[in-house]
Amino acid sequence: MENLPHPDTIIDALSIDCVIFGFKDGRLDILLVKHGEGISAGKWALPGGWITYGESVDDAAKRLLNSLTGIRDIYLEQLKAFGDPNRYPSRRVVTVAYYALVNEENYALIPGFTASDAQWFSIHDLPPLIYDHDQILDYGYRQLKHKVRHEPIGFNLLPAKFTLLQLQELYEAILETKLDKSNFRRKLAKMKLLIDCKEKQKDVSHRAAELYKFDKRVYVTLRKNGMVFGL
Amino acid sequence: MENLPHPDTIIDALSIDCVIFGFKDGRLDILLVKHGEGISAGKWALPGGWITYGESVDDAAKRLLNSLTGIRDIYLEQLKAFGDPNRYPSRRVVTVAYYALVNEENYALIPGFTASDAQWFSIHDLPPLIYDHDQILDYGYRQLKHKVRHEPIGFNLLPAKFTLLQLQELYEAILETKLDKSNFRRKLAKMKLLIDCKEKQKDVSHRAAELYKFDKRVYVTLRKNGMVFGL
DNA sequence: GCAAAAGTGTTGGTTGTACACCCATGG
DNA sequence: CCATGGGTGTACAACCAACACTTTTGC
Repeated sequence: MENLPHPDTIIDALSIDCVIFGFKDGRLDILLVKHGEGISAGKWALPGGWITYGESVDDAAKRLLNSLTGIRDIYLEQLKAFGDPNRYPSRRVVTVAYYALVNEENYALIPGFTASDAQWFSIHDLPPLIYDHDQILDYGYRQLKHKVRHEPIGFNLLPAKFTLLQLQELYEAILETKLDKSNFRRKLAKMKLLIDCKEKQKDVSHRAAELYKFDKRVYVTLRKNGMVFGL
Repeated sequence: MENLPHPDTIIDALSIDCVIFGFKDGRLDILLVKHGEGISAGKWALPGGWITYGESVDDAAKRLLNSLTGIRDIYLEQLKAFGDPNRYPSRRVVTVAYYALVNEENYALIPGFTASDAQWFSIHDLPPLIYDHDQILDYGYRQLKHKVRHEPIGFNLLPAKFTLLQLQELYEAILETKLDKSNFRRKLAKMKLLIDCKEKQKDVSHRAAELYKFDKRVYVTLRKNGMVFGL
């Protein structure tokens, strides 16, 4: 047997970066952290960091996101590895990017570990980012737009009970387009993805909308088998 | 400036593996190499190897595929990074997997570098593979099935001029299903992807079929914007 | 003429799209 | 009574799946 590195030691050529999308008040947001130390102290970046020898890459992504921002127990999906030899300034580092969708209201942001701050930013109004993080973010956003048309989303972005307009606004925010109300509803009705809660909105200054929730079984099936959400 | 590793030195925690799909006589194949040295000598594996400090991960994939099998100048797409801490036996190695589709007839396989052999295998009749290569291959095959329904394929898998039946058989081989001839043709006609070569098949013991080629512009557009190929 | 593949049509049901319309509620 | 969003209906075009049919060629 070789002399293995200690499980807590980091792999120096590999890192993680997370593109976390949030949704609130019809706006699509991105979660960024401000580096509190290291070569990028004071600058905004995607939450990320180093992988240790003892953990899987997927686990490292969850650990880092949690320790930097407080967000936990979410479904992180791998995006892509970015492997340009000059992407990191001082040495060779390949980064594995992840992405996820979360409902901002479900998490209090708690900056920690090497992050001095953690904030949501509108995707249309971002500060300058370190290294190639703008490219990673861009790639993630394109991926999200694509994903939205082939898999159901919203489970993690919306409150447990939501109105059809909220769901429509989510799609409109992601796809940067307007959708037809009636056709949007028909499409959803057809895939039987939603369950009517038999409960209405409260405290709104217009007719109260019916509340819906996702049918978890249908959701999982559609996610696995794929679907087509025309425009 | 730090003391950087020599550009030709390998990154020891990172590797590449390639899932190369080939098509011939209506059969979907996978390209494998037999390791000629190292801890897996004599065993079959996906073509892959180590990344150096001086090259991008994408470039490493191309270089390794070429030096192991002779295949060059193909479009390799990143599949995913596999990062389980125990996937590699003797130490911690994360691998970045790539995949590509090629026409077997366009390449003579030339085993080289650390490979003592390189062969096409039917995807339904594979030898045992090292490490987690069967999982990587599986993931790649699922990805291919998905891709086929949302992007045009065939450019690299078929001869420059081909018949509609050949194209249909390619789809049938990948999707493991039978398709309706007339409906298949109508679908293709609608997307204006094919150009009629005004030229017929020769030396066949049945009515000669018209030959077609891809319209490169439409092909690229469809690949970029996506499409839907219903069943 | 038969086998094998090429290639064309037909038909009915399903979707998608655009748009118009009525309903409920708070201010 | 009107602004705001909730919610429904219709009508035309496009599309899809299944299946039957005709054509061409070599043996």
